Amino acid sequence: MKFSGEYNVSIDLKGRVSIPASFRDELRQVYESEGLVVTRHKNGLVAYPPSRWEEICANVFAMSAGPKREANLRNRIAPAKECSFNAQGRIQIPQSLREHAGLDKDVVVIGMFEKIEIWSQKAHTLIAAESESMLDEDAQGQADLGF
Amino acid sequence: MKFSGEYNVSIDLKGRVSIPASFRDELRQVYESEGLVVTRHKNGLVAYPPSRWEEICANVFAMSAGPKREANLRNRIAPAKECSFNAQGRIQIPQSLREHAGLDKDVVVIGMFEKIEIWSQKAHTLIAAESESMLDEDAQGQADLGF
DNA sequence: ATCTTAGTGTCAAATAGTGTCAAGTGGTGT
DNA sequence: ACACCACTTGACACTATTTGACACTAAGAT
Repeated sequence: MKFSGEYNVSIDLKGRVSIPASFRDELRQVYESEGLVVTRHKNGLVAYPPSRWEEICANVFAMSAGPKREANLRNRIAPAKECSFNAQGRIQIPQSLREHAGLDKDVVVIGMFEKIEIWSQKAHTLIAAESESMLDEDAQGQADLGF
Repeated sequence: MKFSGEYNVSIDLKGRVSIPASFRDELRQVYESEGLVVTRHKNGLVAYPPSRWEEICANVFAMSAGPKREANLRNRIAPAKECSFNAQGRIQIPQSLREHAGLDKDVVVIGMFEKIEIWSQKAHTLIAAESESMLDEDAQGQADLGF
């Protein structure tokens, strides 16, 4: 089934984000996990099932030394935090990640197949509008894809 | 036969939209499906028979990595949700999609051959007026088409 | 040592979604 | 024009999910 769908959720006064029940079900059934690894991604956050995260880490570790490897370690691997669900299906997101993504009250959680994106509503509205105008400008391309 | 016709339908207090019986018949007979995949499309929504949706997804996945592929994933594929009919022929549309399309009470459902468009009445009135003036300005083109 | 701040666990209220019934509506054929 | 039928709509009860709140713990600051 994979993660999919877009959800508007809210963050509680201590910085916990509700993860939609459908994602939690998927995670439990397919990935046998009760948590997510959250890290930085553009102006927002991504969350991976722990088993997927292990693979990603392994790939990065296997890179040959150099600035690209450094950058991945610094900006993706290092800030990552494994967060587990509480009884209400919320995960506590570390302060530094919340700040990075500008999360305050309204948050958008998006299923992207093997990963889950987490944006502040503001940032998401922006990026979605950008994407939308890109698609609008290419009516032919969209038609070719079958849309 | 393909989907065709324009219908004014209403949305119930829990966000369910009635899909006209003729569309459901077509769907059952031609596509052997009891549901639709609904996603964002301009200021409204589109719905595809699941088998068509699979093809579209495959096309998008096959694109080479880049902003256009990203945009399609983010704005079309990720927010999509498969919705199945209840006993009254209604589909439950997820909140985020309802908000995107501004669906509240009065909704317009339009058969577009291989897909079905879903608009708020307000948005539909607007886009229809725009389209109309575009056609008006091109009397020759219309005549050439045989209209 | 005490105060403040961040994080945790949990409860209960609020909200959203599902299934189903029955009344309304509109179209069809006679 | 009427009766009939199929379809659409509004309503309600029920369940699941999400949210806000509060008390409590741990850690760091004064």
